[in-house]
This record gives sequence, structure tokens and C-alpha cells, in this order.
Amino acid sequence: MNDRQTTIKKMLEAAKEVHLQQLRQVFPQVSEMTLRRDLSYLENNGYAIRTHGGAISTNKINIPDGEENEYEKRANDNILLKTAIATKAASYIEKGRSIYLDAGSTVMCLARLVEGEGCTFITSAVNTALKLSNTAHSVMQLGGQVNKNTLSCSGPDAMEMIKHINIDIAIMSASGFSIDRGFTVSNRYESQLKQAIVEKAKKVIMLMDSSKIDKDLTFTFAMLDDIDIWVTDELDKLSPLYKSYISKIQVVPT
Amino acid sequence: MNDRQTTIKKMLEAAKEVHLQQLRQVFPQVSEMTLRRDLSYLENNGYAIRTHGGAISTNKINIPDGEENEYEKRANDNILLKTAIATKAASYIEKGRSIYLDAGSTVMCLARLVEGEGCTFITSAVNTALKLSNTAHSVMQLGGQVNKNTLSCSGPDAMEMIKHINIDIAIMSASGFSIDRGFTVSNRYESQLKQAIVEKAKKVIMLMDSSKIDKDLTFTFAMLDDIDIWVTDELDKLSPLYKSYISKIQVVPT
DNA sequence: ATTAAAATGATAGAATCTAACACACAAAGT
DNA sequence: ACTTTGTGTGTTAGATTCTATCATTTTAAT
Repeated sequence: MNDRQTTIKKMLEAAKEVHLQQLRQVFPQVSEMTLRRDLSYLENNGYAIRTHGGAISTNKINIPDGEENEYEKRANDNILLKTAIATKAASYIEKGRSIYLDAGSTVMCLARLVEGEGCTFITSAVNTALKLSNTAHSVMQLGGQVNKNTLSCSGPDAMEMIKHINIDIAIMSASGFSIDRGFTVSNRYESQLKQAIVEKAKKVIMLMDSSKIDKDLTFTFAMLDDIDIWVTDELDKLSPLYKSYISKIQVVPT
Repeated sequence: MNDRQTTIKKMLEAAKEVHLQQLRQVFPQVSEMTLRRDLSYLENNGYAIRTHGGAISTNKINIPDGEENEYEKRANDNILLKTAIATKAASYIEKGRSIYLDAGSTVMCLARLVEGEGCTFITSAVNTALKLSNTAHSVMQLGGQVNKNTLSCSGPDAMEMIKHINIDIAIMSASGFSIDRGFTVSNRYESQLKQAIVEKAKKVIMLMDSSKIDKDLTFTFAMLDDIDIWVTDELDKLSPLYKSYISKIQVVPT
């Protein structure tokens, strides 16, 4: 994408809508045909939808319920990899169980593809709850302060709620992992909640791609011993120390 | 909306996209101009976006997987009217206050357009919380069982949470109203929660269009005396009895 | 029955879109 | 150095679509 196309994309994001006549004034040095081609390019790449006389931003349409924030930008990175990991994890979900789904874009991928017949889903993430409400039999939303980066609810209210909830399987995510510090995140309250979930759940499945290995964040909520299964995409980064845990680490083909 | 327009709307929902030439084949008895007008109508009501040569469904983009749920079908009805009501209600929101936003599509319209500088928003609806998390300074999500029709959380967990929350202004919705039964909804837990909210809030603003007047549902959560302002679109349906309440009823132009 | 309002049809002209070809320029290969 | 290839761009002509307007029909209300 060249500078002109990037500018048009930004105009679209800001204004939600742009007319060819406006573009002609902004870019008088290029021909109308070129601007048309730019709009076609943006349409083919999913940034815009061409209308008669211009184009609108795809973000404009997303407003009804969609996610369109910092979170969403990260969520679309490596979406194929995340889907592969989520698909593997979905195979561990059994009918009629109580399933906790953590906040995080990989877990959100899983929420999109689970059927979970008769399952009760519990989640702290508002986007996950919204998605699950379409298909799932029963959905519990943990309450609390919403973190706009993770879309997760945490804090004393969430802690209080989980006291009364039994969890068969917890599908968790983390922002970093190292053998010394374990699984880490950057938010104190979310760390506290995750720690409590890991303790309560009968079975803990971690979804985390290899890019987060050997990165430590501020708060540790679990060590490798605390989880039962870890679904990831690559083992190459792992030091030989991990080899003893190989049986709990599931590697998905990429 | 007439039969033909309804059919086109369904075609759009199914196919995500429709060309005028296709419509001409489906409706050979009417002129092309009429079909163009139908598409314009659907566009003005938020169901479609016209393109060169046809139109696309607004659902096409925002729900990459899965079709629209029951909630969204209702949410798109009368969206202009709901926006008008929501805009009026937004003018009552003051900086830095604690604002409760109820579940409901009209209130969701308000969530889309509030700035609410420095406000803390509390809501039971997961879609509203998700939307607010983009823009608002602070968002609290009430926890509990998610109702897939209203996308609202309610139950003992939500009741427990609001005990510790102070509310300056509560923006409420209801499914029905009559002078005898007051404001009503069909779900026991949601009624219980709404009732508690109305009691706690210093100021209660009701958003409800006139189509719900003189319809009673199972559970009453407030009477006309309990609310401070009611924003609606029409007074014609009201019996003369209501006239004494005229000062608290705000009518928006349609 | 009369009137008003809404929906529809027909037409012309304006605006937009597409396709096709030509040109300029840079990168890569011979 | 020369050619080749590909990409980006400009120009034009013609096809398609859109809008505005007014005439006509249908529907609803009094």
C-alpha cells in the first residue's frame, strides 16, 4: 500500500465515508482513475466498501455490536494461527460441562467455533459472552470493571462471583511465559482472577502461541505445573528443560 | 415496510448482497425505479448500504461468522426513531457522573453516541459494555446469567454487585407500559434488577417509544411516579389521564 | 364521492463506472 | 548496455447506473 492509499484509508477510518469528488480535491495531482483504483484496492483488502460515488469504511458497519478498538487490531493478527490453536483446544470440550473461557483473542477464536452442546460457559470477557450468547445454551458473565485493552471484567466483584461457580474445564490465555516466572499478564486484577480460576478448575487448558515464550510480564498467575494441557504452535523456542513436560504440550500444525 | 421490501430485506440477509438486475428478475412486475426506491428505503432504515448497481446487507461485515440473532433483528427496527429518542436522552448526561445504562436496543443507540467525559458507566448488557469500552473512561459490567434475547446479565450476582454502586442517572428501557401496570418486562430476574436500579438511582430516565404503550408484560418494575423523565416519540396514544405527567414526558420530533 | 396522500411509472440527462490501450519508469535478467 | 517484465498511471470511449422531475395510479381518509 502506497502513501496515497494509506492516507485514503485513514480518511476513511476518520470520516467513515469518502466521496470521489473529495478525493479529487485532496489529490489533484493524480487522475480520477487512479483514485478509483485505490478504492478498489482498499475494497479488495477489506478496508472499504465501494459505493456509488465513493466508498465507506468497513469499520462503519461494525458499529452495531462489533469490536473495533485496540483489541480488535491485535485480534486480527495471526488469525489463522490462533484458529488452529483454538480448533485443537475445542476438541477437549465435552458435552454438558461447565467451561470457563478466559479473555484473549485466541480464546475468542475458540468461542466462535464451539458448539458446546449443553455446556454452561462462564467468561470474564464481554466480547466472548456476546458471541457465545448466539449459540450457547447457557452463558455466565463475570462482572466488574471492564479493561478496554483485554475486554475483560475483573476485580472484587468477579472474585466474589466465582466463589459460587464450579468449573470443569478452564480455557486460559496469557501474555507471556518463561520457565522461571510461569504464565504472566500485565494487570493485577486480571492476574488475581486468573489465579483463582486456575485453582478452581478441575482441568486447565492453556492457549498460547510461541511468540509469547520467554517474555515476562508483571504478574504471574500460574506455573507450568499448574496447568494440564498447553496448546501452542511451535516448540523450537523451548529450552531442553521443557522436554519433561512434553506430554502436556500439544503442538498444532501451522 | 411492504411485502416487496420485506422480501428484498430477507434476500439481503440471506445473500449479504443483491444486484438491481437480480431484483428486476425477481420482481418483473414493478419498475426499476421502484426497486431503487426500495433499496433507498432499506438504506435509510439501516438495513442496507447501496452500492453501485445494488446494495449489501449491513450484516455482511459485522458478523463474520453466524447469522444475526434475535436481538439484532429487533435492534434494527425503527433505528432512526430509536436514535432520535437516544439523542434527546443523551442531553441529560452530565460530566463525571455515574450513569447506569439498561439493556435494550434504544439504550444501545445511546451508548453509540455518548461521549460522557469522565463518566463511569455501569451496565448489565454485554453489547453495551463492549461498545462503551471503546470510548468511555470507565465501564462496569454487572455479572450474571446472560439472556440471549436481551443480552442482559441479571440474577443474584448482579443484585449483589449493585449494592456497592452509586448511580446518579439511570437510563432505563421497558418492554411495555400501561397506566395500571406501569413499566413491565417478561423476565423475572431482569425485572428484579431494574426495580433495584430504579430505587437506587437519584434520577431515572426512561426511553420507550410509543409502540409499547398499552402493552403489559408479566413483571412490573416501576410505575410512572418512580421515574423522573420519559423520552418518547408520540403522545397521541396516551389517555387524558397522563396529562398530569406531561412535564416529565419529553417528546422528540420524528 | 371527493380529496388527500402515498406509491409507482416513465423519461431525460447527469454522474459514475468499466474496459481497453498507451505510456513512463524501475527492477531484474541477459 | 539492452531487453524484459511488471507496476503504476493517464486517457478515452462507451456502457451502466443514478437522480430529478413530472405524470399516473393506487390507497386511504373524510
